[in-house]
Amino acid sequence: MLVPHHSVLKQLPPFARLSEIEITEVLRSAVPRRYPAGSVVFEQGAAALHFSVLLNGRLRVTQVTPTGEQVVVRIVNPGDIFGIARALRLHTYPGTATAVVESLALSWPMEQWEPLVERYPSFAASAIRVIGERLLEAQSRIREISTEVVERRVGHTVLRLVQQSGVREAEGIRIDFPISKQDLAEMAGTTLHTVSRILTAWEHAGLVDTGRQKLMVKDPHRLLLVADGIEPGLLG
Amino acid sequence: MLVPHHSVLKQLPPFARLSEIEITEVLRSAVPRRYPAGSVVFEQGAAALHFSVLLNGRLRVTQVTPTGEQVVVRIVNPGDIFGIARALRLHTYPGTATAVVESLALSWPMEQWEPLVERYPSFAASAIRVIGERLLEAQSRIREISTEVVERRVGHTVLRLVQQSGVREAEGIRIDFPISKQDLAEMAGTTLHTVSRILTAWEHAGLVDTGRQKLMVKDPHRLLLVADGIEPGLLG
DNA sequence: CCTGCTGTTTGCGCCAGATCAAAGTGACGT
DNA sequence: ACGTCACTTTGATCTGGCGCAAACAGCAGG
Repeated sequence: MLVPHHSVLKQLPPFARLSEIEITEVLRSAVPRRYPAGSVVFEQGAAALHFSVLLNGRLRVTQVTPTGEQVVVRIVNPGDIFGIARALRLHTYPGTATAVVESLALSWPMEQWEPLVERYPSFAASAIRVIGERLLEAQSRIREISTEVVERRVGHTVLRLVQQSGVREAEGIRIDFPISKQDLAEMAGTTLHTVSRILTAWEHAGLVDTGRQKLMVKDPHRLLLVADGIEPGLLG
Repeated sequence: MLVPHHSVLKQLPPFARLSEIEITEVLRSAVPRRYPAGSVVFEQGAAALHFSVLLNGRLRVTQVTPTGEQVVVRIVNPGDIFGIARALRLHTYPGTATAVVESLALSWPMEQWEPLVERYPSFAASAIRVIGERLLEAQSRIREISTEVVERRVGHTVLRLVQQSGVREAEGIRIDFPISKQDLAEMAGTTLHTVSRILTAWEHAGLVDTGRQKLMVKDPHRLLLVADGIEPGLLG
C-alpha cells in the first residue's frame, strides 16, 4: 500500500482542515521511512534535508554541548512534526534524533516546507501552535531548572512524560517506551546517580515502579504534590 | 500623526512583503501604545487581549513560579512581536511584561491574529521563524543551565544581551538599557550575589565595565573564550 | 548455563555555589 | 547638601547534589 496515509494524515492537526484532493497532493511529495529501534534519524550538524511527521514509534532528540555533555531536548510522539530546522532558517539540524523503538515517519523534502506554509494557512497556523507549545514547554523547563531543587525537577520531568507518552494500565500509568535513568537525568538537568536515588525513594513510598528502562507511575496525584512542593520530598 | 507607522512597519520582517495597500489595511486595526519606564505592559495570568510589535524601547518578560521565585524569560527588543499568547491557544499571558525604559508599541486586538496568519502567508512564515528562534534560544538556555558552571552561564547570558541589545561604542559594546545584577541572575539561573562576584572578577581582568544598572563589554572575544570554557574562569 | 554488556544501586567525600549577614555606594528627590 | 532608597559588594558559613568508585542485576548471545 503506497498511500496508506490518507486517513492517518487527516487525523493530524496540521492536515485536518485540508480536503481529500489537497491531501493527495501533499502526499505526492512524501515518502514513508522506517527506523529500527536505536537507529539515527538525523544527526546534529548534518544538512537539514527533510521534515517529517511521526506516524508511530518514538524518537528522542538530543543535543551535545561543545564540551561533550548530552541533554535530551525532547521526545517525539506519534503525530508530532519534527526536523523542521529549515523553517527556522537553519541549514543543519540543531540536534540528533534517535528512534527509541521501531518507528515510522512520513518525510518531505525540505523545499516543500515553504510551499506548504504559503499554500495552506491552516497548516501554517498549526505549525505555529506546535512550535509555540514546544516553546512554552522549554520555558517551563528553564524555570524549573533554575529555581527548583532536583527532586521536584525530576518530578516534573516524569509528569511531563506521563502526559505526553503515558498509557493507562491497571496499576497506574506506564511510560510506553524504554527510558533509562540516564535519559531522565538528561531531561531534568541532573545526574544518573541522583535520579536513581530519587526514584528508589519514590518506589519505597509507593509512588512509582521502576526497572531496567521501565517506568510506571502508580500515584500521579501524590507525585504532583511532591513536584509542586506541596508535599515535602521523600529523600533521606 | 495617526499613521506614522507605515514606513516603520515595512522595515519589520513580518510585514516586509506586504504591499502599501495591505499595510494600510493592517494598520487600520492597530493602536499605538506608550509605556512609561517601569510600567506593566501585561500581567501573567491576565486575559490575553492584544498582540503587539515593539517600535522602540525595551521590555522585560518575567515569570513567577508558584513558590514566588522570579525568572526573566526574555528581553523584547524593537521590532520584536510580543504577547502572542493566543496563537499558542492560551487565553492568558504566561508571563508579565514590564517596560524597562519608556517604550512604544503597536498593538492589535487578539482576534486579528488568525485573520493575519490566514491572509498573509509571509506573515505566518515570519511568525514561525520568530517563534522558532525563541525556541532555539530557549533550548540553548536549557542546555547551558543544565550542563555549564555558573561563570560560563553568566558569560553566555551577557553575550546574548550583547548580540540582541548591544550598541558599539569607543570602549566596547554597551547594553543600551538599564539592567541590574538581579536581572542577570534571573536570566542565568543563579543569584544576585554570584553574578556580582563574577562581574567583579571580570572587571578586574578588563573584560567588562559595570556599574549601577550599567553593563559594558570591553573584550567580547575574550569573554566568549571564557563562556565557551576555552579560557579558564576568572573567579577566586 | 555461563559470560559479557549495559543499565542500576549505593556509599562517601567534597566543593561550587546558595544562603545568611552586613556594610558600602551611586542616583535622585527635597 | 543631605537623606533615603535601591542597588551592589564582600565576607563567612553551610549544604545539595556531583564526582568517584565499586558492587550489583537484568538481558542477549553463544
